[in-house]
Amino acid sequence: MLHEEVVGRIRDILLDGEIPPGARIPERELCERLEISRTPLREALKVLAAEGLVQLLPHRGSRAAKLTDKDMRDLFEVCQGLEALAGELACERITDHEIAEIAAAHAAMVQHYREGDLIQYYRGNRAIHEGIVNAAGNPVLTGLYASVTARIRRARYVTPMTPQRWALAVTEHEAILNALQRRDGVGLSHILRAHLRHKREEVLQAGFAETETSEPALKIA
Amino acid sequence: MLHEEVVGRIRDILLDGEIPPGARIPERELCERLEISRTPLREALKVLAAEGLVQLLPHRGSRAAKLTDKDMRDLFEVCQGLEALAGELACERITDHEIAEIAAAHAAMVQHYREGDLIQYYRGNRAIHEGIVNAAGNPVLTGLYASVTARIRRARYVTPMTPQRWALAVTEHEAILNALQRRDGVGLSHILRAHLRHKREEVLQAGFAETETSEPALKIA
DNA sequence: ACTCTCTATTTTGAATGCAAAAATGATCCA
DNA sequence: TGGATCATTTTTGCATTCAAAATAGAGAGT
Repeated sequence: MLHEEVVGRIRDILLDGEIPPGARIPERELCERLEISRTPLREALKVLAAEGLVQLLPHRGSRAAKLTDKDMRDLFEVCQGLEALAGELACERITDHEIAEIAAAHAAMVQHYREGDLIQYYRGNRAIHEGIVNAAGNPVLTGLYASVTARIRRARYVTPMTPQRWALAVTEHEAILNALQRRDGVGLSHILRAHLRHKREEVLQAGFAETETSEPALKIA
Repeated sequence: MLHEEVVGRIRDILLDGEIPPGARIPERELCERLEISRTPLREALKVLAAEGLVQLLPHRGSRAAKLTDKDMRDLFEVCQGLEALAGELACERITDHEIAEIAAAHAAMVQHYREGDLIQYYRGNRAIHEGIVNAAGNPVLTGLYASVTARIRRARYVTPMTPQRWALAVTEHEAILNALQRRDGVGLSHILRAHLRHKREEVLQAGFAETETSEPALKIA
């Protein structure tokens, strides 16, 4: 089995929330499940630790990284910065074809919004933002963005999507698309920052689904 | 020996240019030198591959990542974005003490500049930028910045530092410090972008020291 | 009954061993 | 002499094994 595959599969397990944040990662169990030995598993865990998804405790095993409110704030801040950068770069380089694709994703997303399909809406939302990042034509940026968004998604926060918020988000997305079509880098950068700031406010206000560690609470004296 | 230590030591070896970009990483040799077995070494290599410093070729070993001009451009773009973000955040959060430290680093750097000490000048330069990033108080940002700058430094480009360029860089640093003291986030962000753009132009114009792979050239048919 | 300590078990971290793939080079043929 | 093919050696990737550390548990002492 390829090393990369193991990393990918464990990453998925973590992103799916199958192992909740803070919970211990059962080495032996995962080995059996993936039908590999501990060597490649441990290699994968080290890589994921470098990515920030796993926390290694010397001689005490590895845990799914636990994200504090501060961590989430930090991640959103960086995400915001990366998207703003991507927006500026994308305006310089994006092709008409790529714009059309993003426009299509936007249209699909609006449709899902009208139908009230939250899951599909999120998917479309993600497609738009990833489209912009890809259009920046900078693989380094793409990689960092993927890493940061993965960690954010990991938190599996539940945003109470009020109609007002949906409407705001859709409006902002329209503005984003508009700026892209006008190739207005600075304008897009500002919109993206505002957009993400709104999203961050939602998230932090709601708090994110603090999935319990699958362990007994600490005995406090 | 701690796993982290191995990663750090190999990273240093790579950053020192001891293994030139594109060159094969001699597994056996490194094992002997670090007095470890292949297991922790390979773990470290996988981590460094995730960081982008090492390139893994299935069944063909690992090589020190080779950076193309495009890679360098991409890295500089992202570095620029991260610094701009850091500057904005730093203006909101930086303490007088931190400003004083950066001011001290700046003063020291100017002194080295006057003395023509390039090495120390670079060191001071780095201290200033790292100071700003740290002042942003965002560990996620700090981590990504460290990773990106490490890869850039890895390239060991040789910039022909003309007096004009030095003067420009020093002037820009003064402006940076000034904006920080005024807590002018937007202004600082712009200065940092311009500053890095200048630096990037130098680098790309000069080309970077394309250290030869320590291998015979490919036999071309 | 509670806690402390000492031992046994489990788990982690690293070394070694083994099979498969690639690189090397030696031989054979045109 | 040049090139191709096959055997040998080396290297890679993973499994297994082993020592050390941590955890859990039993027993003794207060």
